[in-house]
Amino acid sequence: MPKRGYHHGNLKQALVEAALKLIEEKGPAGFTVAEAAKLAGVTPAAVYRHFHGREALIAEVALQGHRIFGDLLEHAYANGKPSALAAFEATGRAYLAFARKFPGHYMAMFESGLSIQAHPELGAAADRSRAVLERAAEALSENIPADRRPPAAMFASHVWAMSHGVVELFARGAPGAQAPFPPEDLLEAGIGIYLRGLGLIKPDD
Amino acid sequence: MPKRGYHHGNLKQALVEAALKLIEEKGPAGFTVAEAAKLAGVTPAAVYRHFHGREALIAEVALQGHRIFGDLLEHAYANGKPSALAAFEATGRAYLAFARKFPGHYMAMFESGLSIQAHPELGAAADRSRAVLERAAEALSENIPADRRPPAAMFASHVWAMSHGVVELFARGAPGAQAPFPPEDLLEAGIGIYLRGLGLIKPDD
DNA sequence: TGTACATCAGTGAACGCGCGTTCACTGATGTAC
DNA sequence: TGTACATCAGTGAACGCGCGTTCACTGATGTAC
Repeated sequence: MPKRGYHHGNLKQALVEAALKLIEEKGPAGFTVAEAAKLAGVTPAAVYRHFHGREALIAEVALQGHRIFGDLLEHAYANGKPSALAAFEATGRAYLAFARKFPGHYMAMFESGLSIQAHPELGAAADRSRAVLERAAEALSENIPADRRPPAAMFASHVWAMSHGVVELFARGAPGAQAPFPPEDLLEAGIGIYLRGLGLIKPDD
Repeated sequence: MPKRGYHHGNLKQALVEAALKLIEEKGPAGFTVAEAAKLAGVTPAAVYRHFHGREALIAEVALQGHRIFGDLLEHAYANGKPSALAAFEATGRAYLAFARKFPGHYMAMFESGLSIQAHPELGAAADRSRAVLERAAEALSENIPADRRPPAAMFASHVWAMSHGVVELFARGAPGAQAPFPPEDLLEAGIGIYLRGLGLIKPDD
């Protein structure tokens, strides 16, 4: 608890964490600079020593989120190897795990409406995550007969889309009331069926 | 253009349409009562003759959206029959078509953070849409051997999730920069592969 | 080790703004006789 | 058909609030000699 009077020590990260907490609680739209500052035990003006403004703070949260997300996917992928199939499935699961474990980051990344143009670092960080997913898809696709092999980027997108959809629709208090199934099971089953459709899982397995 | 002086004529609906336009432009968070009133050519206070407040206006937009959405799904389903497969695929396509054609409604429904508890009519309207999807799934599932038939509600959820994910990630300016594929193609292919995985499309088709 | 000084990271007060909402009001419309 | 009156759907001014941001400032820290 190194709150040594006048100087905070590591205010920048403290503000990021305060923002994170607030975003979790009220969403990216409900988050305010003043509250984040208060939560970090500091005057609102102090925020401007470390960020250009409100949006820059949210962008930093999103950026850290993308980094964590990328790492998580990477580890999942690496641990899933050497089986391409297991590696691919692991990355799918990692998606949901991330959304669950880092809801604030997730919201800042996907629900804050940050413009990618205005924050190029974000785009770069997001590309990295996507690259992991695509690498996993690429490895998998070598098991598909070449003549009926869809582009790896395409089925990476499919898995990403289904994962995202499950998170948004069923893993939160969202619109469809409560989930009809545990989101993890739903996603697992969905990806399983999808992979069977690709001919990567035997029909009787 | 029945703008007859003092009395507006149909202000309620005019406000809904103004809200729609604003939500399309700046998202549900950027929408304000004052601007909607201005756009409808009316004083902010007039809004309160028709709605309890800001949230009630958004809720009305979302409600109308759910109705349109339900109708659209229903028509798609009916037109797709008698083939259960065609009907199911048609409802999937209708999802994306709705998101494209009614972006304001879509955002109000799925991205505004409206609490279902606070607006039970919304829950009911959403249930109706889901019911269509589940009916389509139910019909389809009769073609699957009973012993390996997943619950219809489950694969309705899968299709819903993938559709929603495609919309959020690839059909808007969203996080992953621009789409690697046209969203319609992406979704069509994704659902195709998924249905093959269910054994509903022959592997060589 | 001690002092002078530059730099840094905060404070505190203030700003202008636009928001959602309220209130007493008034002009327009519709109805009863 | 004409008048009196109730109801309705707007106005316009005002409110209190919290926001993001700025500014001149000051206390704390670190460095040079």
